Amino acid sequence: MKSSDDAKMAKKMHPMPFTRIEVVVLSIIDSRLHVLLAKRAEAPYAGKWALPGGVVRIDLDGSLESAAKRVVAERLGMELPDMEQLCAVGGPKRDPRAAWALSIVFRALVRIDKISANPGKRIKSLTWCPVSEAATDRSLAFDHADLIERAVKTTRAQTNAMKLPAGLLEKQFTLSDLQTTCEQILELKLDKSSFRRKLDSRDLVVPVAGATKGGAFRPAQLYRLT
Amino acid sequence: MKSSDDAKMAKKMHPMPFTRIEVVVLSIIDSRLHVLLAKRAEAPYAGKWALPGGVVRIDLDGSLESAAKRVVAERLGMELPDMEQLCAVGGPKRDPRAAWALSIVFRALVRIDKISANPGKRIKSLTWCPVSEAATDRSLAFDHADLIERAVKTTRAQTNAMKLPAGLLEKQFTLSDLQTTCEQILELKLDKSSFRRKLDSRDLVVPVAGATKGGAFRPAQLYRLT
DNA sequence: TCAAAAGTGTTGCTTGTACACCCATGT
DNA sequence: ACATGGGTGTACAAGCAACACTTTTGA
Repeated sequence: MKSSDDAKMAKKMHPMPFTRIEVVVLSIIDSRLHVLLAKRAEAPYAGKWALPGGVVRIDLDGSLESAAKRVVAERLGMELPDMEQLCAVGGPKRDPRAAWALSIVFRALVRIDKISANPGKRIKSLTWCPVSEAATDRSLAFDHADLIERAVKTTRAQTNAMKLPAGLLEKQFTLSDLQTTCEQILELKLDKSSFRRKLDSRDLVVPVAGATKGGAFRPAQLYRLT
Repeated sequence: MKSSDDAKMAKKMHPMPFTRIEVVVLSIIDSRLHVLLAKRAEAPYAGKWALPGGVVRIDLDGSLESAAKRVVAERLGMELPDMEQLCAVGGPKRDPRAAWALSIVFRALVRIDKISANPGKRIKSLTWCPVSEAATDRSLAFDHADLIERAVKTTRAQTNAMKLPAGLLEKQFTLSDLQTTCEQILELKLDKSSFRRKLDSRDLVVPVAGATKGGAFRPAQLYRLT
């Protein structure tokens, strides 16, 4: 028994955690940050709101990132680019289905007009909920309110550090669009002049040659991410 | 079959990833950042250097953090406080023992004179390796060189952001000690005056009343973390 | 009195904030 | 012309880096 198969034996003898992906999809609706919630079709927490998520499938997934992509496709019937891994949480009490549940949490930022989410497997319906409510809503399934809170906190920190929210922007955008988006994430007003100087001192955006956009006022220069 | 047991069935039918904890223990030796490596006693990679790690045990562990604590105790025969979760990586090719391996990576900072690591289960011997070598050493087992590189990068970013490396400090320390430690993590010289102004503008340390420490020169005020 | 390290001060530059002001456009 | 949002400039404050300087100790 003191063989090089110890590890393999250990693996076979020790049951592994019930391992899932959960996805925090954030978007801006009516000037406020919202999170996408799915109404669960099945127990546990049937009828309750939860983050869209699913089991890691070792027969299908090549990595955690591709597992997240597959889960989004199955649950929401769409693709989400730029998903970012936030953290992993695990413990014996997280999910009544399993003795021990592990979740790898991803976050995506996406424009509401670019998304075409439809309730997929095991999901009765979808809704967008303001993050301020979701993060404190004790009626959410599992520990998902905590996960949402962490995701929002991380997103705000990144925006403060001038990591631009690519998923919330059009391919081309005006600097005012960009600033407004950041302000809505942070829920605070930014100074136009400061914001722009930061942008170009760090070479975060480049003007798109000759392109502008009209209204009932002066047209704005369009930019894209570098 | 369209019952509330679908999820449970899915769980039973889908094998779960081989789920492990890996620990990047960093310390400063001879003024340079080193990482603790363990020589593997068994296949795969028998005789190769790897990060200390172990399987998540759902019968023993109450959380990922306590799993990390247990793994350190088993492999190194000691306790490590302040372990921080860095990331999770997973995929089918990471570990020949399993069809799909998932690792949750933790990092610890520890004073070399406070540590009493002894080779534990499945470990032949331990060594400290300069991080600059370890991060690029293609002979390390699994993808551990990558994990080390990520851990070091994160640690440097945190130090730059003035997150003090608690584990690398005595309970009481001089400001010069603290500065030297940060310099050794970052591998660059810092300005004394700037460093100190940052410390007290952010209230990161407090002087320990009346305590000082002698040498062949002027004694220094002792401080502790807030 | 000298070396060594502690600790403080000065100067100039960079960055951030607040706010004012001009510019281009459609109505 | 004027309202509207785009875009730029200025003035002040805060922060940081480099460097010089003073202080306190044991030898």
